[in-house]
Amino acid sequence: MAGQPDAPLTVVLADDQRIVRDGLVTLLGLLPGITVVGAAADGAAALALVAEHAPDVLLTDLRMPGTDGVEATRRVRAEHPGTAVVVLTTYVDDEAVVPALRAGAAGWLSKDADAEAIGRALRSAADGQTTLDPAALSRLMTPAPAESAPETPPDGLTPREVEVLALIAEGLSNRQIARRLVVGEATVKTHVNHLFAKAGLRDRAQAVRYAYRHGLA
Amino acid sequence: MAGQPDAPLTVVLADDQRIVRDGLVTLLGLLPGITVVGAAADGAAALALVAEHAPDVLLTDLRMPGTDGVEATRRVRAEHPGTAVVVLTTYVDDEAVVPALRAGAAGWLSKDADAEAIGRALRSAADGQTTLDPAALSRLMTPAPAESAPETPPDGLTPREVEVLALIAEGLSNRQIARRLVVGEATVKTHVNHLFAKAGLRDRAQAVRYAYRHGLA
DNA sequence: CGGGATCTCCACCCCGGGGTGGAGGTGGGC
DNA sequence: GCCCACCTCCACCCCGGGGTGGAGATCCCG
Repeated sequence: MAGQPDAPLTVVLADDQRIVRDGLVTLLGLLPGITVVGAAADGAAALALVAEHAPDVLLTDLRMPGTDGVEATRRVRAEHPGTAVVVLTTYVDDEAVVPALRAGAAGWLSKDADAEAIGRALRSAADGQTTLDPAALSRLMTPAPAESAPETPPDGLTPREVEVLALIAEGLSNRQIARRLVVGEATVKTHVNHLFAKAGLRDRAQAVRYAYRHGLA
Repeated sequence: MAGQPDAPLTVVLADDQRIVRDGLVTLLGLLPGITVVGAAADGAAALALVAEHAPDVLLTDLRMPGTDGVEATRRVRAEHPGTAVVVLTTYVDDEAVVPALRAGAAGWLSKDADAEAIGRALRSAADGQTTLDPAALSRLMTPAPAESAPETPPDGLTPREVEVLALIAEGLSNRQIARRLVVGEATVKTHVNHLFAKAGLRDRAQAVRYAYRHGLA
């Protein structure tokens, strides 16, 4: 099962930056058992090279002109299941981590990584395992707090208004909220109107959305 | 930066099964640049060995008598930050994936993996990167559906109804949805009524809640 | 071919939600 | 003591949302 440490691993590169491309060709070529069989400057060219050489692994950047890295990953995995994909990116803590992995990437590394580490990731990817940069891993484990979730509503909502908002998010009507809080329905309507004005909401549907996005539900 | 391919990597093992332990000692010992400096049969013994040898990596099983793998991982990472932890388990698709990684594990591999793959994971872990078995990765990407979230709405919603529901969850009015979908407002109302009936919803607020809880927003 | 599911649209009714402009009571801070 | 923030409640208006009961057009499947 590919046990020989010198089993030649074929690799295609994709990166729109010339220096990165050339650097990788040189550095990876120095590693024993790794052969760079092609280098492309955009996603489309990478796909062509993969189709031509059927490499073990495609090592690709994310940001590229035309077909981007995620799309390229998806297509490679769909059309050439024998080729694994490893993403090498400048921005390690990118929101594209999850999409890329869903698209079938078997690795996410920083351009800060040394050639050895990249080589290991390539071998692991060809072997089925996935290698992740720590920042990418933490992205995976904290499923993206959307844009902001300071855990307290940013607008100047009073405690009572937050309480009412949470009940709205549970799908309760004004009457139900009134009973729950043991106040009059008119009072609830007042709170509702106030919090709508403060948070810039038009109706309860938007309020529920707002509550979920701010972690109040 | 640890560039020499033969930099000796010190490893402590922990596994309660004698054969696995002995097998690993032998197989890993054969790999160039890896030195097994100790092997323990339970978590407590592993901790003692880590304290004694300060190895680069602890390779541990999860199910062990006494201190289990997750707890051992947590304590190693807390008390010996210089020692990385890689989990090697029989049950790849285990619910402990997330806890283990949260506890600081830098790898999750199957006992089916070959020695080479394990060696690579050990090196990657010492280097800061995380190596995951595909099954473990998929665990990470589907963040435990809590109680239920089969990713497609369980009720018999038609594609169009799901679409409308998603737009409701964005806080749009019927009129806005109509324009967005390029249909009449009456049509939207029909879809809304149908999906409310199917999903057991009373109003849009509950619909937004429903959408969020089923991952449609 | 006939039937069922889906998408499209209409008219009509009703009520709850949202907006406005009040008012009284409490408490804390200046 | 005064003011302000907050919570409480009221009356009134209006509209959009939700419910009912249709109907025609496709499309696919048996």
